[in-house]
Formats: sequence, C-alpha cells, structure tokens
Amino acid sequence: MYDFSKIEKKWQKIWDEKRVFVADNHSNKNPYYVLVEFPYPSGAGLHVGHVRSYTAQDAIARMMRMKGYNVLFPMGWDAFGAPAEQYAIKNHIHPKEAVKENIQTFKGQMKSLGFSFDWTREFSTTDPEYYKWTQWQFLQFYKHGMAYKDSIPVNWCPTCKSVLSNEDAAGGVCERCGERVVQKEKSQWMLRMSDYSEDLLKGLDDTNFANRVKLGQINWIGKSVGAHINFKVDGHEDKEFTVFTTRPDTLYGVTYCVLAPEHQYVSSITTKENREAVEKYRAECAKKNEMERTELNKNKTGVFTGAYAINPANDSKIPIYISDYVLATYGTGAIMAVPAHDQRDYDFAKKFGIPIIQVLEEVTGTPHENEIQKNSIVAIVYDEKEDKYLTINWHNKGGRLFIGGTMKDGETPLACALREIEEETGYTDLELIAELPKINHHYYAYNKDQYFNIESTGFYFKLNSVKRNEQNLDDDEVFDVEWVSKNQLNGIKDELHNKTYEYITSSGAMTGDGVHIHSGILDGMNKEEAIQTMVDWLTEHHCGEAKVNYKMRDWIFSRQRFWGEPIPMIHCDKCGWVPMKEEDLPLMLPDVVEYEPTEDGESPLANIESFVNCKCPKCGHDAKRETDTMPNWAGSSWYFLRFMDAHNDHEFASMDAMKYWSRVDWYNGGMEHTARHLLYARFWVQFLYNIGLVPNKEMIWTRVSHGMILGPDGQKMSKSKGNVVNPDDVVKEFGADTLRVYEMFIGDYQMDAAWSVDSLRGCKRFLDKISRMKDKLNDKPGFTESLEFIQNKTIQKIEHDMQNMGYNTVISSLMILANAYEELESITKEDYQLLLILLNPIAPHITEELNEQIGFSPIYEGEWPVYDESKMVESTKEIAVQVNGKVRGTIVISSDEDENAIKEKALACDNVLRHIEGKEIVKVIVIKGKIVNIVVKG
RNA sequence: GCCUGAGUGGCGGAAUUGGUAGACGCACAGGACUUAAAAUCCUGCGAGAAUCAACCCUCGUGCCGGUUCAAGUCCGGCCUUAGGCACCA
Repeated sequence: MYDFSKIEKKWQKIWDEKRVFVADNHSNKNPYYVLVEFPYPSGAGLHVGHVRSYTAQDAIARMMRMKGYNVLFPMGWDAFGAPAEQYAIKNHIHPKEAVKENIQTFKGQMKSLGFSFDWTREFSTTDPEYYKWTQWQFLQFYKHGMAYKDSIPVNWCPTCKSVLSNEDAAGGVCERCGERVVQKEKSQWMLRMSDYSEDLLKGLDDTNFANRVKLGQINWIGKSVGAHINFKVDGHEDKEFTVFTTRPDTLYGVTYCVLAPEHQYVSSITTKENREAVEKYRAECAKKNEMERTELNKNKTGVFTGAYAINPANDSKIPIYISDYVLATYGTGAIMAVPAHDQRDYDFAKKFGIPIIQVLEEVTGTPHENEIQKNSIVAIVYDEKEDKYLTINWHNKGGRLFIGGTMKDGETPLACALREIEEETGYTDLELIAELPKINHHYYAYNKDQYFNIESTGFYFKLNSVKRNEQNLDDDEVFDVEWVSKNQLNGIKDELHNKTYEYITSSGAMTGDGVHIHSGILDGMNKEEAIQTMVDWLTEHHCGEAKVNYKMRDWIFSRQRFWGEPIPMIHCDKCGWVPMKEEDLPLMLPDVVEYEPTEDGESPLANIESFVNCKCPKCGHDAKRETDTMPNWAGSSWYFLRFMDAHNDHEFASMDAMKYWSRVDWYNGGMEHTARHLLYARFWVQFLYNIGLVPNKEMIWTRVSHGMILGPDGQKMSKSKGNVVNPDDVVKEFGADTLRVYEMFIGDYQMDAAWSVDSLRGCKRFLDKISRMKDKLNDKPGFTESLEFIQNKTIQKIEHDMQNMGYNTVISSLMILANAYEELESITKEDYQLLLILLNPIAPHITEELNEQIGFSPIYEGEWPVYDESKMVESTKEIAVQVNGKVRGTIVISSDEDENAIKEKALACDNVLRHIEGKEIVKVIVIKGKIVNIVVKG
C-alpha cells in the first residue's frame, strides 16, 4: 500500500510549478495537437465518462511529449447554454456566477486527476474576450452573404419558449425539456450551410476520421444524385411542374404524380368536383407539423386533384394526387410515382387502386448465345395451418424446387400457374396473395441440350384446403411432392426459385438493378446506363436535366435566449439590417439579474431597453438591436483555433500560430457530437478558409469517439436511476491513478462499458504490486538479459496499441510484463524504470514517485523508450501441429530450421503419430514459425 | 424501413495479414502464512464423456449454409441487440 493522496498532490504541484505541460508557440520541435472536447460545466460536476476520454487523450499527450514533440493539450469551457440560464432564472442570479462556480468545480476535479492540460490557454466561450471573436466571425459570415434573415416555420418549444433546430427537436419533442414541439413562424438568422454541402463531403477525403464518423457526416449531408423532370399539366398549357427523382430511368413506369399539399399549383389545377376534398385534406395537413406527418409511417393518405399530367417520355396521361408523404421542403415538393420500383409509391398505389407497371426486371443466371425465349411461372404455395411450403423434389435430377412451368400460347401467367400446380401436385383450392415482380432468367436445360432465356412471373398462393385432384404428369416427370418447413427451403439451389422466394418476403416494390423492359429507348439497359441515357434524352428535349440534391439545410442560427452570444446586428427603420462596427465588439450581455423570457417568445434581451435601444451605425438615427443570441454550437465551432493562440487580443488567432500548429492531430469526443458539432465546426473552418483567415480547409485530422461509461446496472448513469458514480469518491478511496488505469482497462475504448467496483479493486492491486516491486531491486547495471525479449515486445505492443486506441491491451501487456518481473528473484533499476515509464502516461503520479525514490530524474524530462528489433528474435519457438485442422501436439523449433526438419519433427510427435497411424498422408502444410497441418485420408 | 456497430466462459474482455480460441483482469473454489482476519503467495477454473489418476477424446466464438489444409476472423442468408437517420423521391 502506498499513500496515493500525498503522492498525487505532490506531483500535481511539481508539474504546475515547473510549467511542465505549457506548450510553446515558438518551439523548433515538431508540433502535436491533442484535443478533447471541452465540456459543458454543468452543476453535476465531472462525470466518470469525462475521465475515460480525458485519460486516453492525456496518455497520448504524455507519450508524445516524451517522444520529443511539442504537445498542445488544452482545456476550456463550453459554458453558454440553457441549463445555466434556467438555473440562474430560478435563483435570481446572473448565469455567469453559476458558470464561474461550476468551472471551479470542474477544474479542481480535473487537476485532482492529474491531466496534463496546458492551463495557461484556458478560456470559456462565455468570456467577452472570446465571444468578441465569435461575434466578429458572424459579421464575416454576414459580410460575405452567408448570413441572412428568413421567416420560416420553426420548431417551437412552448415551455422553454425557444426555437429549436430540427436537430434539437428530434422525435417531435424538445431535446431539453421533453415538451411537444409545435410549428411557429419566426424570423431567424440563417447561415448558408447548404452552399457547402459538396465541399463538406469532399473535405472528408482530407481527414483521417474514423470510418463510422465519416459515414455519420455523409449521411447528414445526404447527397442524392438524380434528375429534375418537367411534367405538363393536361389542359393547362401554361403550367408545368418539376419533380426531383433519383430514378429517371423508371420514367416509363410512372403511373401517377404527387404534389405536396402546399405546392403552388394545387389550387389552380384542382377540378371543381375535387375541390372540396382537396381543400379539406390541405386544411388537415396544415394542422400537422413535419414531425407528426412523418410519424404516420405506413398508412398513406392523399386525394386526387382531378387533374392529369403528361409523361414527357410517352405522352401518357397520369393522375395528379396530393399527399403529405411528399414534403414541400425537400426537392421540388413534387414527385413522379413509380409504384413498381419505389416502396412508398407502391403502398400508395395499392391503397388507391392505381396501376403498377414494371419497367425493370432482375436478372438471374448467365446469358448465353442462341437462347430460346420463353415465358414461364414460378408458384409458391403456402399452407398456413401447417406452416409449410409446397415443393417438388427431383432428387438427384435437379433437387428441390417450387412449382414451375412454361406458359402456353394465349395463356395468362396466372392461368398457367394454376394449371401447373394442379397438373404437378393436384391441389386446386388456392387463394392468390400476390403476383410478384417478373424475373429475367438465363439457364441451360441438360435434357434438351439448349440455352433458355425466360421471363418468369412469380405467384404466391395460400392453400385454402387440401382438396386435390389426380396429378397429370408426363413420362419424364419423376419427382415427389413434398410439404416442407421454412428451414428446409434452403435446400433449394435454383437461383430463379430462390429469387422468387425472396420476393414473397419483401413487400412489393423491386428497387434493385436489372434489365429495363417496356421502356422505349432504355430497353435492355441496366439501371446505371438507363439513368444516364434518360438524363441525356431529357436534356436534349428540354424537359429535364441532371440534378443533385442534398438533405442538409441551412443552419438556423438564432436562439431566443439570454445566455448566448448576442448577435451583433442592428435594425434601423431607414437602413434595414446593419452590422455593428467591428471595433465596437464585443457586444456584451447586460449585467442584469432578472430576465424572464417574454410570453411571445422573444429573447429575454428584448425586455432590456438599455440593451435594445441604440443608434444606427450607418445613419446615426435611433435603432434597435437584434435580441436573439447564437446557438451553443457557435462557440464550439472554432474553439480549437483559439487554443492555438488563446490570448491574442487583436485577432481570433494569428495566422502564424495556426500555421505552426496547422491542425488538430487527434480529436476525441462523444458519439453524440460526431455528426452535428463536427459538421458545424468543419463548415465554420471551411468558410474561414475561403475568406483567407485560416491556413487549411480542414483543421481536424483524426477524429475518434469513445463509448459511454454506464452504471453498474448496465444502464446509462442518471440521478433518477441512482446509479451515478462520482469520480471524486473514487479518487478519494482508490486514488487518481487507479481510476485512470481502471477506465483504460475497462474494455474496448470505442464501446460502452458498465462500471464495476470489483475490477477497480483489481487495478488498485496492480498498482500496489508495482509499488511493492521496489523491494526486489538489485545493484546490477543495465537490463536483466532474460527480460529483454519481453521488454522490447512490450514497448512495441504499447506503441501500436496506443495509436489504435487499444488502451485496455496496453494495461494488460504491462500486467504481463510486471508478472514476468515478479517471477524473478530480483530485477535491476533499469528494468524497473522501464516499466514505470511505460505506465507513466496512464498512471503518472505513482510512476513519477517510484522513479524518484530509486534515484532517477523525473520521467517527464526523459525520453520514451525505443524497442530494439535485434532483441526480439526468438531462438526457439513452440508451434502447434494439426492433423486435419485439429491441434494434436506441439513442437519446439529453432529459427534456423528448414521446412523438412520441421516436417520431420511434426511427424515424429507422439500424439500426432497416434492420429496418422494407418492413414494416408495427403500433404503436410508448414507455415513457417506458425503452424504445421498434416492432411490425412482414410 | 434504411445506415452503422456489436454478439466469444460465471463477468469485463484478448486473439496484427485466416494459423494452438479464451491473453490480462474480476469473481469463485482449494491450499499456504496468521491465534484470527485483512493483505500477500501458490493451485484450479468453457462444456461434456471416460478414468484411481494422468495423458487423451468429443463439442464449443448468436443461428443456418459455403469457401479453405485451416474460419471468432472471409463469403451468402438469417436472428438478437445498441446507436444514428427517417415518408429525403
């Protein structure tokens, strides 16, 4: 046992006083920037989840310093936000007071954990010296036409009396208070983020984000490539509406169109007879917000307008509906519907009895020259009572199949299916459940020595009763009729029959690739060719063009809150919106204690006249300030740049400083921020880059995210569940080093992990063991020879694992090294120090202390060990010998033994002999240094 | 519904390119030390059959198939679960 509390305080003080972790902007060492998301300093204090990621990043920072890098590892506070505001309103104090207190708590907790932050660069987003530059950057957005005001329907939380971004109103409820969100028109500041869709997508190539992080970004941007197609309205020569589609190749399969209920043409094209129904439907939709519409998942609603559109490809007349499954805000607010190849259109068409035209067939089998064309069917019959499927078993002449057959002249596919079922199996009492999409199948018939290409129609029947006639078989039809369960269906090897079965489990529309049919110029083409051909055709005939759409919308930048950066804009009756003069920044939040939100949802700032009233910077007349503030995401979109030059009072950061650090090398944060925060921050940086204010278009290189720490019950920690673990308690009882080691050892860093006090104790034991080991030091110089192999292996392994976030295996390999030390009578001081240095990034206090006690200079002044490959070659090695893939023994080989010698050794192995006795050796596979496998027969 | 992960002992989890599955730790059991306890140390610890015992044998990484001399790892299909997105055309 060691007295961790004294030791930890001692070293924290030394690091502080000697400014060990202060980064230098003018160093000639290579820079390395390690960043962890700065926290929102909530009243609850530091969470054990923070400790996990901070320790991981701290370990990297400490290791990189020892490797000779000039490491920037800063910390600050993202302190604007609703909780502080709510707390302040309740307690009638200014939020900055609450924030100050919380920051003190957080900082004290962080210091007690020994993180190697450069505290000289600390700031809070709520410091006027910082938000001055956030405001300044907003003015740059404005001056470059990137900020604009727009009156749009927004998500409104009646309780918080605030507008929420779409992202914050997920699920139709307020993210903060859980209240139902309603729609409300509001004039909002917006940032033209959608202009950056393509750049934000492309920029990902210049980053080293984890794959799942990149995918999150890609999904959020939501690029879809397709076409705009113009449809004329029959009888309204002047009217033409445009649809966006990703599948212009299915134009021949369009059987109706849908306009969003809000579409501008709805009133003018609706016929008299349909007007009443249309108006009623529109009124119903107007009541619902976007969230409610999207909740009505499956059940499609809509009404016919009475009007028809003209399909530009074949001039056919198709009905125009309105339905709320088409959104006014996405694409053009109108779609062409292809029920055969889009599931939503399929559902709608089924409900309203609209025809379904298949224009694309999937292809199975391999095409061949000189094929004979045929039409045929595959019928699947299901007996619900027995839960079995009807098959015929050809045994070794073709195996198990469903019912199949060729159509006779003049026969419909359905008639053919019924006839074939009766002839082959005798069953007649069937009910049609579904006609399945047609499949284009190529095959070779051995009995006829002929290649065929068939168009097969699939049918799905239910068996009503076992009523059965005599089978009517040809002489060559020798098979058994068998009812089989679902599991036995995987005995069916035929591609066509399997594909047909797949269709009965999918729900209608065929969305895959294949070959076009009934599609004029597109016939015979696959999806990709047909899309290109159709786009060219549309362009040539002036009825459409290629078009790319993005899901991502502009950023709603206004919040009706007190506790945020005031937006530095002034409204003058004469001049309109006028930006504040840059030299007048920061626009400070007023120092008042009372600021209730207004009833009509204006920001609390609107009530404070001394803030609102001002002079127009342009004409000098009386004017009023914008009273909305910025969203939380604003301050966190560029804080990593400020850390590079935190106290600059004439720029947000100097170009020199940003060029020196160049980028964040290793950024860690929570999963929940990998989409939004990262996207906003990248957008912000790209904009600054485009106006020449930052040196790189992407300023974050690697981004990783950590899993959550769950309560001991495996649930997310929360006060209400009573499963919260407070890091202070753990530090007090077990010490900071134990907590740090435990959180690194707890499991895969990228996955959630449940808290376990038992495992925590195990980590304490490990540190105790290392501490005790000091008693077995001898006076010999250098390293103990027998340890050199494992020592160098461990260095290599730790280096590799640290770079790959394998912190848990870093700890385990250190435990293995410690166990190897334990087995010896005594070890040298160098042996011991090596272990201390390797453990230092994760458990810095105890390792510094022990290192000092044995008389070495501080680890933080030293260098990271380098492994020596020459010490890592093993002279002998034990490898396994398998017989037919099963391990039957092991042999010891030396590194210079050749294949034949190894083979001989393996074959001479006792237990191996037993297994190969009397059997023929087919071959012996020797994988050098790994394994021997003897393949025998008989 | 779509996208992305994950599924391995009683538990947390290991297993660089396919090459001895279960490292390391926890829990548990037995033993040593001790008057006793704690601490520490030693031994065992996937399941099963068999045996005095040991060796040994069979099975085993969510399920069903496949590829391979060899599959936790690769391929096809499913199930469960977590997170994200969602009438996005």
